Amino acid sequence: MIRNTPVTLKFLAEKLKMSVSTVSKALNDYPTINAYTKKRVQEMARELHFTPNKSAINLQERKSRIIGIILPNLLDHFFTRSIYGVEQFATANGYNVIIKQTHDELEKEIQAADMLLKSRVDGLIIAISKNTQDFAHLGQFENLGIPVVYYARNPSFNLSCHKVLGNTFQGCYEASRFLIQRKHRQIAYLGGPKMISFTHDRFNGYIHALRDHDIPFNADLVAYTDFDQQSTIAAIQQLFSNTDYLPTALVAFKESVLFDAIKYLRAVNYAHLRNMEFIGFGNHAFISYLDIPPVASVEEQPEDVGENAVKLLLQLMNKEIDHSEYQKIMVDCRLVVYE
Amino acid sequence: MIRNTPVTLKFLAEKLKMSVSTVSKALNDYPTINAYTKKRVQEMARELHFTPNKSAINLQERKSRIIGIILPNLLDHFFTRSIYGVEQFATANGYNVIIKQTHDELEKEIQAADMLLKSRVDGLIIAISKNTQDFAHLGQFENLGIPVVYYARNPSFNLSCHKVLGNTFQGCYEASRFLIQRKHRQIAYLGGPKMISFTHDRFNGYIHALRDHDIPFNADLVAYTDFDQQSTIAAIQQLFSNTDYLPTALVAFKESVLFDAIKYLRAVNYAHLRNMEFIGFGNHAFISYLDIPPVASVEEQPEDVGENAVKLLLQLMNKEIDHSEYQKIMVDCRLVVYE
DNA sequence: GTAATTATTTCAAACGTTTGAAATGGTGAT
DNA sequence: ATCACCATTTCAAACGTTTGAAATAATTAC
Repeated sequence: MIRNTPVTLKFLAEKLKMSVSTVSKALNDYPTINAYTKKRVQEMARELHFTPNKSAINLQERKSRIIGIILPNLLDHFFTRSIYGVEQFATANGYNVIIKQTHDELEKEIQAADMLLKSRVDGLIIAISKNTQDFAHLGQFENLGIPVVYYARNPSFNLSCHKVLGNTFQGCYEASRFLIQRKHRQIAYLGGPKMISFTHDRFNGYIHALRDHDIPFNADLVAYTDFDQQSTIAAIQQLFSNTDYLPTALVAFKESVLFDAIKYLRAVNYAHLRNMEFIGFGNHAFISYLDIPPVASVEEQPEDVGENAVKLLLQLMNKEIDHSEYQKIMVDCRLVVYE
Repeated sequence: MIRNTPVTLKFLAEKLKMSVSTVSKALNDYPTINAYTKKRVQEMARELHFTPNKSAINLQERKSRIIGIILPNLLDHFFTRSIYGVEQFATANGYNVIIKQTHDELEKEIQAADMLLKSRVDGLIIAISKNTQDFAHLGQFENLGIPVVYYARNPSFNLSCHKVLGNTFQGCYEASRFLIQRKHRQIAYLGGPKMISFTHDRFNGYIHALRDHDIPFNADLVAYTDFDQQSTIAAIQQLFSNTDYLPTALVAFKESVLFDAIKYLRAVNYAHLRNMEFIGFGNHAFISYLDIPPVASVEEQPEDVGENAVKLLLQLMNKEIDHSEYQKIMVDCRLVVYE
């Protein structure tokens, strides 16, 4: 049976023979409403399955109770896991989340931003796409007083903004130190695209770990990939080109890259591969299925990153933090050692 | 600069010295509005970055333009990919999507359903959690005339409902036939939990393929796992217990299960493993990194499943299909052969 | 030049809620 | 009996749209 008349405050008011405002106030537990009245109203509301109309409330309160989140894609484990934290924390605070994927295309990012703006989200969390240099489409939000939190990816140049990022320097430092403590002296660093700021942060973590343990830096042990298989192979070839100074260990920017590296080495130099040790970023669930697994992984705790982004956003939305006091939150990584 | 007075129809109307309704109708391209007036209004709207207030429209239209989707989790590749289809198609039709995860807990499913009901979603897409037997929390939607589409997971008993499912019978038939055509005669079937209807559908696909190719069925070649590593190992041990009738090929319910199987066999019987051929469901990106990869995979086309679910939901919402004409849409699988 | 017709604009109510101000009813003090 | 003072309830406007009906302006017909 489909009910034809929706259960609204008005409907309840008629049933109870009182005014709409009394019903509203009773349900919102106003102190001026008589206790007995409240009880009657609340019982009737429960009985008739009254559900307040969000659109009406939102209109009245000039809010949408929706948080928008824009990210490159949902196939990448980091983002998927971060969504979990976002979802969880937002839900706990009465907010819904609308997710938009950009596939790292600026065009789609702009489109997504426009759509979320139209949806009048109360706040925006965004992991910018690889080639976002211009921030006009995000400036619109600020103009309307809608707070924006940048997360996961650091806007390249020094944009004044609120950020929640993984402490990728610390993560890479720990990974490198771990390999050093396992007596490696030729540790290679396989970085990501140079445009991404994390590439440099991680490189710095690597460098600092070497320096703190008096290991000379060797530029031959550093190479960069653009994530795709081809450029990863090229980088690995480069790292292994100096045969009398072969790396015995490798820190990779990302596990997907590390997997490609292992795959390539398995094919061309299995013997050496067996004696190497690897660490990547991601703590991917499938690591345990590799025949030659990494010794450890930098767990980036994406759920925490997501949760912190929402937490900050809520504070901004509730004006607990002033809009102009730009926040930068770093979520530490955790080194996970296998076996 | 933060604008204090929001740009509303009223604001535009005052600027243009005309009534609110003229502005509204001009923007909505009513035929009764003068062409020149329309132009003036539209220009002004663009200039002032007018964005219609969704809450107001939704209130007026008694709609939310939100589709809710409830699913077990976002870590499973199938669901993540299906979301992509959902997102895409919903966005293209002007709908936003709110995602809720249940982690296969009925409790959380109920909670999610309640929250979406409160959000007044216009429709619901759900992949029920493993142990959902009671559908009262979903019945609420039907009572309010909000269409529900069940997807990805088939409600166990014969609930009258709209469904969009992968054609898992066909997928498993093709996988089995493929192995048969590669001259295998001892093909094992590793099924999922018996509670899941797909387990039986896939089994039937397997059986039919055997039958159609005159291969005798051997019950020793069938085992079931509960997805966790332990029970997968137990199942594999069972399949390999009859040493004079060892399987030469294996069809696994799911690639995550297949990976566990390969891992175990790599440890205990590497020699035999090398000569075996495997197929699982999922076409997981990680497959190419395995030292002993499956020969093929059943690609379930999750994006299509998601898209079809939204498509059906939209038809129900627009009353293009009567609510009581229960639809069952099967999305065919595609066998992906590697190398 | 007036009436009839058509084109265009405006009015006003509605969607379902919130909330400060005003109204009502009752109690106790004088 | 009158007044002041609470406690409680109701009024009425507002949030920003949409839309059928009514009003007005412009055009055509005669």
